[in-house]
Amino acid sequence: MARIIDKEEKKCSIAKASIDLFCEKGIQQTSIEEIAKSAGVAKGTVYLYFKNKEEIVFAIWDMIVERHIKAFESSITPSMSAKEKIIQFYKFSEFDNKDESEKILHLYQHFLSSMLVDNSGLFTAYFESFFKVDYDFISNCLEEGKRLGEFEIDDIHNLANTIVLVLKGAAVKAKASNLHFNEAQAFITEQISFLLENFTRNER
Amino acid sequence: MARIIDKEEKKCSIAKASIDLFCEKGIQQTSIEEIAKSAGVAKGTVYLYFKNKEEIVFAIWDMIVERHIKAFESSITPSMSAKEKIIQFYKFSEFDNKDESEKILHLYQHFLSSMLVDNSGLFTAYFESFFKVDYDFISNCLEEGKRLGEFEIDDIHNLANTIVLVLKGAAVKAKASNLHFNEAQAFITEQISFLLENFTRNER
Amino acid sequence: MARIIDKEEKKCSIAKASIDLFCEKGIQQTSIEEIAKSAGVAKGTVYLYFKNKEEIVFAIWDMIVERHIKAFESSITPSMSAKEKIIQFYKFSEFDNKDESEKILHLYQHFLSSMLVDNSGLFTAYFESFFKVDYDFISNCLEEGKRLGEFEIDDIHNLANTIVLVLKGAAVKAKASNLHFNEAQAFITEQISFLLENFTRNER
Amino acid sequence: MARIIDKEEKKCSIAKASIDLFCEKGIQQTSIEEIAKSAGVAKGTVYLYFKNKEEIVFAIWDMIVERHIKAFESSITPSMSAKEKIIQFYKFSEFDNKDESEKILHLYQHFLSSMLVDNSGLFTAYFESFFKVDYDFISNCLEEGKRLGEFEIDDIHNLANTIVLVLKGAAVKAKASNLHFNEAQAFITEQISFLLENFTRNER
DNA sequence: TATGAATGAGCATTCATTCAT
DNA sequence: AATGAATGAATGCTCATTCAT
Repeated sequence: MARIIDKEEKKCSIAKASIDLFCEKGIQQTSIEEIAKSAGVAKGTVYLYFKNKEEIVFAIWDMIVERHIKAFESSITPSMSAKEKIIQFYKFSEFDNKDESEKILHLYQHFLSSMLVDNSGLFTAYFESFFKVDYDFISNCLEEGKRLGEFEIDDIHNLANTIVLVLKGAAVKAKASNLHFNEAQAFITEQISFLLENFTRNER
Repeated sequence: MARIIDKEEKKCSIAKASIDLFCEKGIQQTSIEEIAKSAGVAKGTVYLYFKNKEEIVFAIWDMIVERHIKAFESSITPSMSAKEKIIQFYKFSEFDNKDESEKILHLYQHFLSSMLVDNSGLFTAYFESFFKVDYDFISNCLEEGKRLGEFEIDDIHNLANTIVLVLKGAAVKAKASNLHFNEAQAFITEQISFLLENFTRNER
Repeated sequence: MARIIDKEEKKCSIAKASIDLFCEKGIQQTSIEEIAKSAGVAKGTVYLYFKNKEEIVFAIWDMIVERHIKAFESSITPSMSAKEKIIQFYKFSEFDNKDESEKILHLYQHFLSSMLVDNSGLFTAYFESFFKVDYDFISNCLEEGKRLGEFEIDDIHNLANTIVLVLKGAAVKAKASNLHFNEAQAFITEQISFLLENFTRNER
Repeated sequence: MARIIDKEEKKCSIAKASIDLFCEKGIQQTSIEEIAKSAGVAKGTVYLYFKNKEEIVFAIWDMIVERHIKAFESSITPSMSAKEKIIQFYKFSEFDNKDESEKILHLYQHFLSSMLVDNSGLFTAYFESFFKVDYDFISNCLEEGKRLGEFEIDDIHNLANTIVLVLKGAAVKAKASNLHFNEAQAFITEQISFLLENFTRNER
């Protein structure tokens, strides 16, 4: 039992050692040798814990998502409106410094890039599930907002889709327009606000 | 007297020969040697017409965009509404067969992927200008639609941005969800319709 | 007849266009294309006048040597001693500016380098004849100096050889120690003076 | 536990495998692939032991120099005069067969050639230190000879320089005149004898 | 004579992965 | 479990030379 925990810990430590490298140099450009060196293990050891480079990426992303969810959950209060919750979700409050958030944005772009040329289906499958998490979260929020009278909206499905697409598009735009994380984040907030405005009940 | 050839034609023929390869294997994964073989020329000849691999990609994309614009322009009529024009723009009527449209979707995804990990700035710069063309087209349409009373809208800027982002996001989703071109296209049409609906004057 | 002169002139103009390129980038690193461009002719035209790159180098070197001989001959006077003549020979008075002399030193080093790895025998043969010119000049000077009582020397052959070797060695040293032309030139003068001193009659 | 190998030995074996190739084809003209094949390892393995091609050349030369020094030291006796020592130094007694000495002469010429067109400064730096070793050895010998009354000489510096230059010049002449190793060696001996003669005390 | 389009061999270096120890 | 030595495939680009016009 203890063994298993050790194994999981080591796996995690290798994954963590890769994050900075992936962010700075890109996934493609980071070699297993560098990862091993950075994690303080031998090259062969990396392969004891991960079948290949992709698996490391997924492990990292799992860690990032988990952290994001936790940070989000501890940042919301019952009194927040659905709109506020959605916007809070994309505030990425888990990043406490500019450098780190910048890095994760780059990592996300690299991740996206790998997915777009993925032939193995690994990235694609991973990404779709990830897509779905976003969609589910947003449509649940909208549903709740509708139930509680915040929104007046028929087509929750389409609106949730639009928001999800806007988010993906924003990551692309951030790269194309060389936006910093906080600029990209502000852009997303603006877009979501704009989108939700039309469906928000004017109750004054 | 030099050999008589049409340089532009030859350049075009090499570019065309690359398309299939890029679509099937990706830009990064396609070697110049393969391109040369596919175009029926020697490796060195490719470099007589293109300074490097990136230039081939841009030349291809220029060709595709030019064709798209022409097809669009000849497919619209003065009586079409702004909304109809926008939707028509993303119908990609220039593709007369399924295989070809599928190919171009893949190419676009590869292009996007290259841009997302671009360090040289070449892809990024190219893509941003491309981004702007879309934005300008949409905001012009919206402007015209507003002027002619089709739309009731204050914030054209934000709406145009949303539509552009949705389009980029749709290319990402198409890959993640393994959509065929026509599915992706239908998805885009649905999204745009949904978005414009809220701003369309109910004139009955 | 006129044709032949034209041909010789054109050949010369191509050779001249190469000098700067060879000096700046090295013989190996200069492409025929660059030479052609610099000479204002087409690539193929270069091959009408020179069988290959080596021939251009030889043509250049012939020009340089010819110029050197002329400059030397017009710089000596009947009253000069043999020692003065030898030193004058290696003053390279034909170079009126620092840049040019620096360039020729580099060219000489490149020439030497090509000779040292020459398999064809072209460079070697050329260089040996060049070696002989130096040897003959020096031994003639020494002979004359001996005849006129300037030198007291039995073994002219060995001394001439030593001087020639010192000159070749100086070109090597100039590269290894990163000497500028005037430093190398001063070094040569010092060495020759030192060598001849022992054989100079003390006639006061 | 890792495979047990003697890294130094393997490095040496790869270096040794390169010697013949460098001698026959030149340094520039020998590819890493050929070196690997000749050493019986894979191309990538070469890079486990050497950062680049230059390092192989330097490793080879270090081996040759070390061997030369050892052979020299075990070939001198306390009773030898300074002149005899210098001449012994350039006898290259470590070569027990003609082929090998011939090979090293070629290698030296190739090395010289690479240095003469070196842009990186690697060869130049290496060569200059090598130059200095020669100079120091000779000037020490002359110093000692002077102290012990063998030589009557004021300007040790210039004489040592001359001898060093003559040696470099001899390598150049050997190529230009297509001399075999033993001819070149005899030439050097003759030149050194001639040079030292003038400074040797006539103690009759 | 002159052109310049076409050729295609040639090459250093990186790196994911394997496997003997 | 861990190591790290070994592998060898893979690739963009240059350039001397040829030759059809």
